[in-house]
Amino acid sequence: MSTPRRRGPYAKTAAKRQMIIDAALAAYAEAGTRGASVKDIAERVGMTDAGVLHHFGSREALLTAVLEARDTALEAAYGKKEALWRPDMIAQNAETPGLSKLFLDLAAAAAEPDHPAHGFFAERYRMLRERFADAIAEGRPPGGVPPTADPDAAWAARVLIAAVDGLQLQWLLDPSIDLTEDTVRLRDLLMDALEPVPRDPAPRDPAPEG
Amino acid sequence: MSTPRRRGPYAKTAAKRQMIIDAALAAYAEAGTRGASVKDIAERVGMTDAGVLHHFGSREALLTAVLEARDTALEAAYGKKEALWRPDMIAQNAETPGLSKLFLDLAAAAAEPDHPAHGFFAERYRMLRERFADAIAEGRPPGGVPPTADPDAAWAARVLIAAVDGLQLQWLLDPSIDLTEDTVRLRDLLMDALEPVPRDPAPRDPAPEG
DNA sequence: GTCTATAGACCGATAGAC
DNA sequence: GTCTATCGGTCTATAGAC
Repeated sequence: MSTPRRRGPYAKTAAKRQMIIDAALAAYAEAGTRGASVKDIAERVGMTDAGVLHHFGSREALLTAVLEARDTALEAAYGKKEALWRPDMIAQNAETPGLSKLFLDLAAAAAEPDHPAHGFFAERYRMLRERFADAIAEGRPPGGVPPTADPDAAWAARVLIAAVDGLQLQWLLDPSIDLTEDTVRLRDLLMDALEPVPRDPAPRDPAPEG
Repeated sequence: MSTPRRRGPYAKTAAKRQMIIDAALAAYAEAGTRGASVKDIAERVGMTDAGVLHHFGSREALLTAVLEARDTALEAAYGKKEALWRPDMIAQNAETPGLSKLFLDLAAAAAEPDHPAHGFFAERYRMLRERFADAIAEGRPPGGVPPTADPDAAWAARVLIAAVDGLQLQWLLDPSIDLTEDTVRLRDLLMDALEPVPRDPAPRDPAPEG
């Protein structure tokens, strides 16, 4: 999966970028936003703050890269469709120490229309809603035929994604909450509600494409 | 409602505090976090930043006061139980221009355990969950007998509150989402799910305490 | 290409004068 | 109660060393 050495400078740069990304997440996990200034992150990899900014341009761009790297790693490990759907993935994504906090901070900031990460988050949620809606419309996790434009499934997708985010906030404020259990229960309720009588064979109607 | 003049200095201070609170919300609504520095807010009321901080101690305390004032005003206008329950209240609270953004920013920051507003938010959510759980357990909005410690109602309360918060984030990123409609639909689904067969008289079993 | 050193702008917070 | 002045800290931009 990893390509430790390619053409000279590139490999070095990519490795350094990854080191900085890891350091940023570690800083966030250990000390939160205030302990994750560019200077703090730079010290973890033995550089100056200006050196770090040479690779990412700005603090916000660096933090966005952390989230992008996380999404990419999850998709590579579990597949694009399943990565954000399975209960253990929901938990892993949420309970990685600093990640929930970083996500929440950055999402709040990016809600501003002219924030540099606004596009990243808007697109991420658009894509998430699409994938969730497809999976919900099919009635089961893995993907097959996309019955897009199902308004009920679209609603369920919005609500389920929203609940995952909101529960993360409550969990950060009160860690006694069981994030995964609450989420899975809602997912199951939504899927049942959208398929009221799935186990009724229904004698063949003259359906098109039947 | 208002007490324009009490004992000399007090009334003046309270009025000034309210002016600053209003200015802070207006600044947030018009220009977001970056346009709501202490200095920006101070200029709106014809003061310097130090003058504003004299009244609130810190920027975070000022912003927390904005949210507290909002909660207090809603409760005074609609009653404690109903204020956070009625669909139009959900919408009003969420769609007041800068309020959603301010709430999200501050909640994200306050998720840090040592943040000055951490206690305020932790307590606010504890109280919200309690009220929602009571209302859900009763099966209808206004309050009566609190059948507390109903784990199903507690779960529904967590999930509904989480969805409201998460939908606000999605709405900020994509204003085409109908916050109120999505929320009410989930509320109704949850209440139906927790009262599976409410209209079944069920001939009296020898239930304990029955 | 990679990184350091330096300097500027802004912010929140504090101390002391009026 | 409010202002001026100032401090420490953060992000950003630029010049230049390696």
